Amino acid sequence: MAQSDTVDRILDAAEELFADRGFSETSLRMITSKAKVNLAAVNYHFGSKNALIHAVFARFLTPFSATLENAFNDLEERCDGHPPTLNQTLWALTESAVRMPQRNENGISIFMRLLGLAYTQSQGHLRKFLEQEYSQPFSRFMRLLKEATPQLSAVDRYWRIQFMLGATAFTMSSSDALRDILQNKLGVETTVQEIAARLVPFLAAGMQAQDTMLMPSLSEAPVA
Amino acid sequence: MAQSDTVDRILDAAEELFADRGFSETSLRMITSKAKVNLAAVNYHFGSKNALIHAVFARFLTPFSATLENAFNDLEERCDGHPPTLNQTLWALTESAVRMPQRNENGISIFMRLLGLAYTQSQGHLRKFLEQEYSQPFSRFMRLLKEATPQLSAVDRYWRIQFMLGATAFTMSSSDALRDILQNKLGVETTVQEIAARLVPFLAAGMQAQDTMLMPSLSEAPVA
DNA sequence: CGGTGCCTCAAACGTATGTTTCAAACAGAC
DNA sequence: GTCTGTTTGAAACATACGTTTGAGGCACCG
Repeated sequence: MAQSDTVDRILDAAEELFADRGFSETSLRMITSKAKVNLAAVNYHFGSKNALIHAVFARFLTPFSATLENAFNDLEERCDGHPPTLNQTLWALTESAVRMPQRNENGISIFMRLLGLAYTQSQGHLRKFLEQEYSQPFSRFMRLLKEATPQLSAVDRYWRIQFMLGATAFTMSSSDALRDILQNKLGVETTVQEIAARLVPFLAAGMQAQDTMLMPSLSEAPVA
Repeated sequence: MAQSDTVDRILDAAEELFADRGFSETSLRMITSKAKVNLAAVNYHFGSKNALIHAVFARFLTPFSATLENAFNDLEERCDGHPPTLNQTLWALTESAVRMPQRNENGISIFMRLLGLAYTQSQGHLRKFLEQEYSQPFSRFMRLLKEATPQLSAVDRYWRIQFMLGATAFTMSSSDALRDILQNKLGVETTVQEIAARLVPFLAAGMQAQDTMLMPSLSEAPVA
């Protein structure tokens, strides 16, 4: 076989199992037996379980962040001078994710699940790894968001970005299960692309909502 | 001391540790040593670690779902006949959560984190438990959402509800960390109530976004 | 053919986990 | 005080985990 088929088989199996069950809940023995590989191979090729987790992310994120940089370059070039709109920025990100070359038909959805888990599970080492390896495209995205929403205060913008991240990471992190439910309840098939097409308008509308609207005062309502 | 102080001390410690670190990452030994209680007490009083997790949720969710039912009753009564608006429905939920009697100052935020984790971590037993114990208020909330957004197709509404859940669960599930970051970066203090006050308009706007807007065709754009 | 580097394998190591055990301490009733 | 049922305590149990070990295989080069 190719020069290290084992490495890829481990990465494939790990990616899928991590996405299904989380990091702590996935043991090396599950991974190696799914990959049909010896247990010791993980520590031989990657050094540790944490390093394997990093490798799973790097395999996707490194080409993705390159694609994303290009998309942002194109976008800013097309807009020469004035800042891209919120919709343009969100679509640049979405398209970059959706059109990444994929190893299999569920590539994006699996990876979205992993990104959601990375944010949610406490895994300190992972957050540190992602921050120091991929801070550049992330900061650039944040800058574009800021320029696209000059009407928001810094605090409002901060929280709305968190809400966007949440809606995205959460939806994608359980999108297989959600798709199944949808298919059972409504008999509709849904692709990741279609979910993204529904998500982006939702995010854009939320991001641009009028300032804190009619909010019933918490203090004067009767206690239950 | 009271008739089983041990039980409450275990629940308090477990609640906090689970929220901080997740379920699998929190061992019974951490819980019992934080609660200053013997290790065997957990299995004596609760039967198993999973049952302890259920008890942590039940302690909050049972009174909360009663409060929520009352809030929905009040709301529908006030609206006699016509369905409550989206904003009213979201606020009824938010207020019920925010004004629940709390054991300590971080009560809600801790519990929101737990709910987020419940959805995110795979923990099949937990999802099953929550579904069969608290399906009634959940279904009612879904019905209210449906009546408040008659303009949406069933599929659109389904996905937008997922986006709302995601933004909420995700934000709340890391809200302490986010609050810390915000304080460091912008020097602003934020309470759960204030986060909710920012979240609801975001959700309402996203929920009522105009139908799928200008979406650059995925097929004609240049490949990166 | 002999040797050198890379890789695989089965087995074991040490540690941490959830759970069980059983004796001791305790509280309340008679 | 003595008995009874409930709760606590220290210790052990079995199991699963991540990691390490060292012998063996296999390909390549001289």
